[in-house]
Amino acid sequence: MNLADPVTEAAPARSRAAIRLPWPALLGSLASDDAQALDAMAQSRSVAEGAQVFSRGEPSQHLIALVDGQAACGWSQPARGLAAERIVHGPAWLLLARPFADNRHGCDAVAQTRLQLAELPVEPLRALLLRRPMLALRFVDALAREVGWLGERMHELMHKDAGARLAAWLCTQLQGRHAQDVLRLAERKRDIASQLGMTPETLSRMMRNLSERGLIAVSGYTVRVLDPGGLQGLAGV
Amino acid sequence: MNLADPVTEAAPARSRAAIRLPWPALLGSLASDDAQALDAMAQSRSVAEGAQVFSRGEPSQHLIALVDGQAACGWSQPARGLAAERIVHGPAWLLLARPFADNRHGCDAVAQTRLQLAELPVEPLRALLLRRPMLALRFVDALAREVGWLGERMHELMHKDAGARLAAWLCTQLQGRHAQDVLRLAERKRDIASQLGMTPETLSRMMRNLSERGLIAVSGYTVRVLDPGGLQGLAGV
DNA sequence: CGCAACATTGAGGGCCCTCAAGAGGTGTGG
DNA sequence: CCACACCTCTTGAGGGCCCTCAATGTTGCG
Repeated sequence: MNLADPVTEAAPARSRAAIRLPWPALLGSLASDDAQALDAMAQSRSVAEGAQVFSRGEPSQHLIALVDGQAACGWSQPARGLAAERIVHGPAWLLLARPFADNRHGCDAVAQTRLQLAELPVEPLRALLLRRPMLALRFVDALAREVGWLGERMHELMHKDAGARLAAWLCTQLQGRHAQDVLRLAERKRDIASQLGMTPETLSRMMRNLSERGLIAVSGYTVRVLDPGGLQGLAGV
Repeated sequence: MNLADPVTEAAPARSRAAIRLPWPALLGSLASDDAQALDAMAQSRSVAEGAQVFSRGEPSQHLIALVDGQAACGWSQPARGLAAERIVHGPAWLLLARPFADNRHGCDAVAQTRLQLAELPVEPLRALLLRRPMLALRFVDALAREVGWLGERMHELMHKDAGARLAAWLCTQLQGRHAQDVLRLAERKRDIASQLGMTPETLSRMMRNLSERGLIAVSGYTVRVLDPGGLQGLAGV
């Protein structure tokens, strides 16, 4: 990939992707010709750390796959920074549903590290899906997973207090690491707090609370889970 | 439609749908052969008022379209009734994403009026979508709209206080009725409150608050919007 | 009428936000 | 090397929003 440097380049740099993109992580296992068709359509783009990926209200005509890096989605407010509602670690979809449903972005996205993106223009993609129904089903599944995840988070925001939300979040983080009880936080604590719908101060207090109860042991960005069952219990309410 | 009475019938009554189902409201405009294919696959089912439609943890193998009636989705807790996270008025999808993503229901659903349902078994539907890619695209769009709607609600829960959420809800209700300023609430106020993530008491106080500010005039289940602009302003924060 | 369900209103309190100050870490420049 | 700025996290104090509990008013129904 031969990409212009977006720090010095005003216009966003886009080019054909020469490499194979991580479709399995994005859409599940694909037939090789389906993957090739997507590869051929994808436009590669690089975004510098701290740069805006897209902004609320802008036209939204590309699906965006985050190939590598870490990005935050949320609403940036003047003099407040960006309130992250969602942190995305590549490889994952940074923007999946919005281009299908609406033609405007509904939130802001900022690069927290340097990003490698792959963008799929939605109209050509629609045409491709008409020719390749198996691929369309993969997008249906990916969207359905997104719906399930959002519904889960909404339920937690409505019915669980800050301690329970943190406990639940720690449990899901533990799911990823198989058979490990030590978590290394990949995001700033203020971003974790923001995702969980609380302030950094409250997150700090909740962490201390869980420590004092003997459920976890915190040291900087390392969290050691001492009592997974107890955490599950707290998260369950 | 000749349906058994689910009040006296233990097993859920299912039968082939003899009528044309309201696909335009569910999926947008469809080619007539696509609509016929869905009609042929749909199983009609009737649910009595107050009855459970499905329960958390049960296998979830059918998409469920609510043809007519009103249903509530949420978590029912013993001795507390069902905390409605979402009220669905037919015609609309009662269950769209879950069968694609997961094979278990993630919440409870209860009929608030007598319901007419149309159920689509997900595996045959998948096979149908492989043969009819235009139909698959319609499901992609429907799922994408659901994602957008959930994201919007999550944002409001995280960043808006109770008054702003109520104002925003009233504004969206006004969108439906075109050029009318009188709303007739179709749901119990406790269910409205529950959807908005607040208690009935708080909803009552917020209604009074908006009345005292001269933004709305409330009389029972009738709400007259006096100052749409003011409501928008309150909702916007 | 009596009963049941719902909505309203008030009192009290808890959760969590806001504001402010301090500690620790990191990069820059003198 | 240190001073300084800057960022983040932490901790405390105070207060506001909203939940909980309880009582009352209203509506619909047998």
